[in-house]
Amino acid sequence: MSNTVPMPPAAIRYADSELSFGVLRKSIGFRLRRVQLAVMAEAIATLAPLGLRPAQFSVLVLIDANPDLPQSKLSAALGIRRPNFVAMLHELESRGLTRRCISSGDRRINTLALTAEGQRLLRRANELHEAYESRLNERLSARERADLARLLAKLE
Amino acid sequence: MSNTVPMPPAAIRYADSELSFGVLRKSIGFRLRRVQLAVMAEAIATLAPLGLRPAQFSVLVLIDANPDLPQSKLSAALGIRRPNFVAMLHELESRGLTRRCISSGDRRINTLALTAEGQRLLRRANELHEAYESRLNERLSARERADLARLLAKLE
DNA sequence: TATTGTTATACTCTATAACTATA
DNA sequence: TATAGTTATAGAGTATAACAATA
Repeated sequence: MSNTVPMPPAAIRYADSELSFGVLRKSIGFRLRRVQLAVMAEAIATLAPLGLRPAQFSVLVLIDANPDLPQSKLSAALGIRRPNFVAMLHELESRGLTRRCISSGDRRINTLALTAEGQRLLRRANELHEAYESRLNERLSARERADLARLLAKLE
Repeated sequence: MSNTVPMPPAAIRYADSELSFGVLRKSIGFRLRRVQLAVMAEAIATLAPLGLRPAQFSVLVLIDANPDLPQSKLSAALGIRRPNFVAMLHELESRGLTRRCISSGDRRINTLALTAEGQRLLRRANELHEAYESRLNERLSARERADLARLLAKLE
């Protein structure tokens, strides 16, 4: 009879390994989120020694790659709302990494640039970021890297 | 001479399309984040008609898939800190979707279950989620879907 | 009238310390 | 003493409305 074989206590039945994720197991959205969180945690740890968060790093990269970039173009490109971007820029500026200049053509526009110190910090951050990407890429072959980039582009 | 060909004003030079993402263009971490945000936005919109956010949906799925699951096992499985999970559960419970029962074996443990109404809502949510996943999968072939799942698993 | 940058503000998510009740 | 659930709280991140300066 079944009552001669008692269920083990819940705490033992549900060791982490034997838990079911149901329909989430095959969900692209769910898997994508889990991977992104794991990868992001590595990015945060990678840049932390420089006192940079990933979002700040991306701002420095885009300022460096696009001379005299208007502030609103940058925030739009990174999907940051204008009001939220003001505080971000203020922090970078107060650390002496970036500069805002009123555009000579249109006095409503702030164009952005890196200071010499901002350029130095970005060089160091680029080295850390390169090593971080290499660590991610080590888990994939060259072919897999290209495949992943292509597949991600199809979903975006 | 170069000064006979003046630069166009910044606002025109930096139309969104011609902006450079520098080293971020090939960054797996950066691309993964962008795609995840886009896909997550669709998930939020998909479940919104039921008043469910993706995180709440995942909680309902795991409670349904794991009978008498202890509360802390569930929060750990989803990467939600125990203190933050309390408020989440409280909201689901106040909406009559979930139930907490003190475990008979260990009175410190809350085991979780769906109410009849929680089961009904989950059925509807599963339909919406299925359609959402189908929309994502439409952008990929069967082969590409399998490849993506495999590549994401390698990065996690 | 429209746009850029800004302020103020609020809501969600996430993180930690410390309490309680049980074991 | 250790663990599960809880409370309180603080910090990011993100969202909108409204204002000043400029076009």
